[in-house]
Amino acid sequence: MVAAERARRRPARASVWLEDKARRGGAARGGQPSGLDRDRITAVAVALLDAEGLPKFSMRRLATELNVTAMSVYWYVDTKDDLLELALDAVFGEMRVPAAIPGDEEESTADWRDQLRELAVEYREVLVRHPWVSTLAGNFLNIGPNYLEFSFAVQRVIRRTGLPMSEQTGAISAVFQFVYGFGTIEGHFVERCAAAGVSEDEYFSEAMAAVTQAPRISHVMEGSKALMEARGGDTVAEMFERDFSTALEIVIGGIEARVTAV
Amino acid sequence: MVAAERARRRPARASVWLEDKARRGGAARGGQPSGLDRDRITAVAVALLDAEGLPKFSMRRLATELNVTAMSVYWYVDTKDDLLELALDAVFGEMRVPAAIPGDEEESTADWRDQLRELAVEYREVLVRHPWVSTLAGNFLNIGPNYLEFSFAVQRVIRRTGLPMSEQTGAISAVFQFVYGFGTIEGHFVERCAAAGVSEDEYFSEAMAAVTQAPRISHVMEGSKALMEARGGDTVAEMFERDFSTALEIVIGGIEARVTAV
DNA sequence: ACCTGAACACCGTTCAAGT
DNA sequence: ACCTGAACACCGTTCAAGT
Repeated sequence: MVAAERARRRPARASVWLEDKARRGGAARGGQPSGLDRDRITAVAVALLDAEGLPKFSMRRLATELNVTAMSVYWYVDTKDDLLELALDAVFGEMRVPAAIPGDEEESTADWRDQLRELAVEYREVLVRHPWVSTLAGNFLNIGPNYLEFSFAVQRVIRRTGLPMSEQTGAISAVFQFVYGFGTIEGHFVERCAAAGVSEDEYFSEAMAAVTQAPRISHVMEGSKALMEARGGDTVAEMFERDFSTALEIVIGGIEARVTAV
Repeated sequence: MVAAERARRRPARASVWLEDKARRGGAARGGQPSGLDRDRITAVAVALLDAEGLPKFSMRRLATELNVTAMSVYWYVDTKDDLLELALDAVFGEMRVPAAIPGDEEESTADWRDQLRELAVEYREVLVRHPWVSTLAGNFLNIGPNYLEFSFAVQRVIRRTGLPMSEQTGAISAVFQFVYGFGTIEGHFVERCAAAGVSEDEYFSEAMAAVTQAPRISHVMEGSKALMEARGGDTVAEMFERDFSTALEIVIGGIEARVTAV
């Protein structure tokens, strides 16, 4: 019965990166009448996602941007999801990660703490620059080349913390799931401000006013007033900065404490 | 120009919880011919989201489930997004959180570490039980009554860590953004297994095989083989459990270290 | 007060046909 | 090899109309 159900649906590859035909290579452009290739399609998709957001992104909208009929894109890409996966990995390529140095497990003399901070900042920045990334990263398998490169860089750094191997995957979660969650919130906040056409600080105070006045919410906001104020920072940007860095230092400190305790 | 652009779009409330008409109260059913009310609509929406997932959820699909025409639902709810926000907060209501004890800031004698663990586990379980929650929680404002109750419980616990107030919001991020990210991954994994109709362990080994054989990926997987094996646990469920608890203990340890350092 | 039907402006994707 | 047009089976939402 299960087999029958699986047979009924289409192949359902779990990711573009698994057994994908990859039609055109991608380097040379202009061979085709329309100058289309995977790289250009992906680049325009990224631009469109940045400009208009994931909910408004459609194959038809993309096609008009490419001066092409909606169905031309399907020559290069099997489904919309495949294309989104390509766009996702493309922006992961923006992250600058330290390359592996073969034979040098110590990876120069850099402190693992500093390297972890740098990787966390790179990841956060991608999530904030491209708010649609968090939704996609949460829904796809994330096995594109650029994300894998990042994730192996993370593994190399964690290896040098001194944590026992059995705890290394947990430590990776503690750092990067936090960054993922934080970047998700921050990215969507920035996106909403841009969509509303107001500054972050304006949007924040308007939102606070709305929440405080809402009948079902106001009575319960009293308790967190003191917390909001103590959070520090004059601007929303400073608030984000402060929260991000204290959280990151808490996690790094937690790893250190665990290492020295052993 | 910005003002004009804002005027052109519809009011665009940022959340159902802000100035929503809330048409029918919700308690008494049967007054209406079809027995419809917000609570029933929300409950059926949750059931449908659980059963078929967010991408397949539509107002028309929901309406047929309610034995009603597609447009009837719009009497009770302004937009699909509003309904999704209601469904989101409804399942946040599944979390059991310690109630505030007025006047008792110490909140009995319970250890803040234990209380933090409990809250983290509750949140994680919601994310895994309802994989659609993470997408929605990432995209909405999360100011429904149930989520607020949870988030105030979190604030009360963090207050008792001994951290300076300026660092408390950061600590909250460290714990719950991690849980959010972790629950997102875990929830989607569980969902994919169910959709494919195989056990978690079967799905995992199939996925590992696929990834290891993929031409563009295999060469780079060598490095993480040792890590995967050292991670421990015979089953996927044990792996998740192990990673979650070591990560959580790292963060809790990080908070402790920061408190005693002050 | 509550519900329906028809309609509008969209979707992703298939398929046969063009060059 | 690459691109198009028409078509299918859907969407969310508006609006005028019913009871």
